[in-house]
Amino acid sequence: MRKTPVEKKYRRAVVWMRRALRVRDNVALWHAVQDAIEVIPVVCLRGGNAYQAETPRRRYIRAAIADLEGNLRRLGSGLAVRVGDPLREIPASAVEFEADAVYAVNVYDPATQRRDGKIARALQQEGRQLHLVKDCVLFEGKEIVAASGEPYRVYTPYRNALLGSAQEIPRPLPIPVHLATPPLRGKTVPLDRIRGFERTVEEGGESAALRRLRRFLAGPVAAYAQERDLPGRDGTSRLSAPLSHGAISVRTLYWHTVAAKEHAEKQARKSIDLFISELIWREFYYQILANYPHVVGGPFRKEFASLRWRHSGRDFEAWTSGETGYPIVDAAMRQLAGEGWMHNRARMIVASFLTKDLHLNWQEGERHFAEVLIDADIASNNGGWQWTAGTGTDASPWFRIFNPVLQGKKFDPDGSYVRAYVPELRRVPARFIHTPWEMSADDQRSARCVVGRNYPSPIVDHAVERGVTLELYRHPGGVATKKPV
DNA sequence: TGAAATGTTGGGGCG
DNA sequence: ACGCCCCAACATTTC
Repeated sequence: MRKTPVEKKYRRAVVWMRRALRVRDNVALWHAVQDAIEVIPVVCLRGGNAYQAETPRRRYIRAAIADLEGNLRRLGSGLAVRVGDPLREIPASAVEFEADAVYAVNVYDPATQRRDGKIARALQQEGRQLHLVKDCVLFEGKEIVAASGEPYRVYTPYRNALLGSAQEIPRPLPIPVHLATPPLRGKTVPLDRIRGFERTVEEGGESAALRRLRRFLAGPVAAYAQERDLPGRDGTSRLSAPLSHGAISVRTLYWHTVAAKEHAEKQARKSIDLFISELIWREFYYQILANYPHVVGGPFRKEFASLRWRHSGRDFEAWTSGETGYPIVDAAMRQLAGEGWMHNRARMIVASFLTKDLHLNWQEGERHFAEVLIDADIASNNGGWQWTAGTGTDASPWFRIFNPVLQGKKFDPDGSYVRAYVPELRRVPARFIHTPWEMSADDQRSARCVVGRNYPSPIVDHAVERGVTLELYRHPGGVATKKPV
């Protein structure tokens, strides 16, 4: 009953597991298994020493890779770990492993695409193929476009087109039953020899992501509509990190969620639709990135290219370290610094604060998020920042300016989010938690929080800076001036 | 996936 | 009893 090797296209293939740290529904792995007799999964880590630094992002990647190694082992496969620049390591591993082809996930940002082109050429020179497969999105490129053939630039029609498309939304692939992998001894670095991996890593990656998804769909998703906007509660799926690293696939997420909808009450179905809408926001921004790659370098809407941003290392530093004097902003930025994750509502608030209260370029915020967030994903990160800055597709109108006090009162009414991340404010009564500077001297003493000493005074006056922003955006080309008298 | 400014309405206090 | 004012509550417009 054994298939004869003759049916296979290749004798041996490397599967580069970038942004696909899983064995279930792994398109590159699946195709490699179809096409080659033997497959060798490879991960490539940049800079060996970097991975011993204890940032949440690196911890997560280590955990996900350790989990991946275990899952592969159960399928009879090893995992080859390469340390260095993929531009060198991927062609080199193909040579060392004598692979006829390399399979990997297609990515959509211009810089990585250029690098992939170089890798493809390097492989080709030795007569090897690079196969890039669609994996991290439901639809890529121009698969979903308007009748005119133009890509969508507005979310709602895009979502309607995606959900109403004649093309079937791709379903998860089965898990390969068995992987034929030759022994890797001597040709790869054992995981536990790589600095940082020698410690026992916390749970992460594919196994944890699946558990998290099941738990979320079994209960919390039903209240998603009400809970997801409250950063003090655990009302979101928290699957952004596994999704961005490919520890879980978007197809698995989508179809498991659709299945949960089948037997849900009416209210819960609305919540589930909202959750699916969030997945489609991600699709939307991937599609924007692929079709309008200039968004990575600046505003989607060119008329805002001439906006004059301030430069202030001090204000930027106050923002990143959570010392702005606005409790909801500081809580969010400290959550980010500590956990490598920030609640989505809070992301909007801090982004509005950076761009419209501090008048700092949204691209500075984008870069910071990209460095610190575990779930950093170029399409969503860029899309989100451009949305807030008002420079993007289907963006928030530029005159929509979040008031950090009102946002705090509205979405963290009891101050539980603030208290969780800003210990100085823990004893401040709820009615002052978002405006501690309004406390009397007595109140400040009894809350053990003297504003200006234990907790910063607001570094800017929101009402004033709002006015400045309106003026700045009104004349994007010109220098900000006061209104003529 | 705002917020502030401005406009309108209606109830209650009051002379 | 009535008009007037105040202002909260809500609606609309503007940024």
